[in-house]
Amino acid sequence: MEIHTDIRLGDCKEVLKELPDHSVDLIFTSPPYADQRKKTYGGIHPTKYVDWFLPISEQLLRVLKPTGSFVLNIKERVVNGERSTYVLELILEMRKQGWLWTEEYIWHKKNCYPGKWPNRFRDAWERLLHFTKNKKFNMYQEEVMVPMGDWAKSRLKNLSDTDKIRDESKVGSGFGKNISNWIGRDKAYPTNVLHLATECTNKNHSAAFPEGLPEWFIKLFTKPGDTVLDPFMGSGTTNFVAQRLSRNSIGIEIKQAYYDMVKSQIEERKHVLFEPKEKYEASKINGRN
Amino acid sequence: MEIHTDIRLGDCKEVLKELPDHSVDLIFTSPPYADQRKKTYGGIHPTKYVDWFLPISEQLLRVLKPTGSFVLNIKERVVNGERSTYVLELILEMRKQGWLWTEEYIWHKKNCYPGKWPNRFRDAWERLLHFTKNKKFNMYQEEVMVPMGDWAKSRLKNLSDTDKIRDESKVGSGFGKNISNWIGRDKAYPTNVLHLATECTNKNHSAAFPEGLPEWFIKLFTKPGDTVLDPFMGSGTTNFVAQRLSRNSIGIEIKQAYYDMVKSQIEERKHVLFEPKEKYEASKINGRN
DNA sequence: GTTCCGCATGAATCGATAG
DNA sequence: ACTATCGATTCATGCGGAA
Repeated sequence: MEIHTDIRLGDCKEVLKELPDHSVDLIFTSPPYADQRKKTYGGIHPTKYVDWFLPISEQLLRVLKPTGSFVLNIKERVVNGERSTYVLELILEMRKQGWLWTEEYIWHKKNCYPGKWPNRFRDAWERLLHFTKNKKFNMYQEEVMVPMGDWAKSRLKNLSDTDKIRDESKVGSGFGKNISNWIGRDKAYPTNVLHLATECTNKNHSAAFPEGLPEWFIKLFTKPGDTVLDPFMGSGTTNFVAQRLSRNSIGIEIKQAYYDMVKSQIEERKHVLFEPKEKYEASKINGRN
Repeated sequence: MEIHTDIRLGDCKEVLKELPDHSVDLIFTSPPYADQRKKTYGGIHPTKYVDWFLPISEQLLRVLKPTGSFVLNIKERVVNGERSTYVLELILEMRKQGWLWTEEYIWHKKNCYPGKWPNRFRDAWERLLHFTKNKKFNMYQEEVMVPMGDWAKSRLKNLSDTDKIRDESKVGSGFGKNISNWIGRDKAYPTNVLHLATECTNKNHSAAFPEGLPEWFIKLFTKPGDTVLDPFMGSGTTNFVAQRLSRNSIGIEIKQAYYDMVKSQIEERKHVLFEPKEKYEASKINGRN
């Protein structure tokens, strides 16, 4: 399968207009968070955040396929000792735009930033807002199943005892649990709480998320050959993972330096992918409990 | 120290008016979720939820001390395949009322409800919204530091390879990769993600949260002799924990049956508290990663 | 006295059927 | 068309009883 990784330079609000309607299966991105200090990367003032984002989400709504998903990694900052409300307002406004707020996944960061404050603890979680265009959309749940808990393991071990008998008796009565569904199963479906560590290796980008994060959603909402879009590419994590998982991808980045860096690395990896793939084994992610 | 547990029967919207201004140090409650428990409370329609709650939160704002905290356990439910937005709207409206949305803690439920659906996974988390009246408020962080129990100490003594490698295989173990960080430390500050199981033992109340939940916040935001309020008492978990931790408490309940049940049990426990307290050792809560 | 195993059940959600 | 009810699905936990 020929996989295309399309990296573009520019403001996504404008670059997105180049993309055709209904051409993307998954949008996974972590936009610049709101910040009072404008020095940092892409800092947008909290009070302007919603107005800044809505024209972009409007384009995203256009390019996404009807069966596609938009996963937005975001967390509101603390301003004057209080959580900002721009994320809440953004959800409400995006619904008016036509988005469905289908679910909110939680990324529980195992190793969050250290620090101590008198009025709060360390922030160990971020939101992964799942928006769709329709109530029905593509979701490949089996791709992200996780090992089952101890209870089921021990139960499956002794499946030959009472469960077997009950299975037979079930034929006539129609009562009892459908044990046959469990036979041979050692995996369970995850929950909407993801549990993985932040990336220690800084990729010269202030907001790099671990590869496990886009990997989980790419597996869940796309199949090989589909197209993934990250309008705030940054260090290109989403695109690298998409490439590794044989998904086409588009990355848009406004900073020349990041654009150049990702552009060159994408070319490198394209060659490596013709070699044995063992080294690219998926990083572990624990999406359960 | 003489501790009073004041259980009142009635609609909290009205009963709260009997309480004096600035008389409560912590409000911890879990109101009926929208349209969730018709049989028990009559159920509030999602579209009416904010209007129903605001008169109550206005009273809560009045009775809370300037240094106090209000912790609201809530989670929006799915309606027509989409998450309801009433919690978001409630936060925005409560801020207009004068509340500060200081923080949002996450309760990560270890054992969430089972089930399988084509468009979502099991919901394994709930919100614990932390509101205050001022930027400065009472917070006793040391009281909820995660201690190194004997179990953990013995475990650290012989760090096996599996412990060093262990990352996510064991559910809720509380020990991740960085187990070496624990060596030489007695305690660690938790994060804003709480990690405990729902109570399986039926307390004749359909929405009982585990004791560890109010316990954590009572320890964090009050000291012995302070006053805790639960305007939606239900089975009285908040009040029982407050009593056990030597905090005064007020519980308001609209249903006669729950009121009677809690009333009698509070009396029973009052006597028992004069006996040795070993049996009341705090249930464990894992507030760190 | 431990450990192990069986069992009920929980702030759920979807889709089909019925009124 | 819109609401109400019901069956099917699914798994971690804690208890009690057994080994």
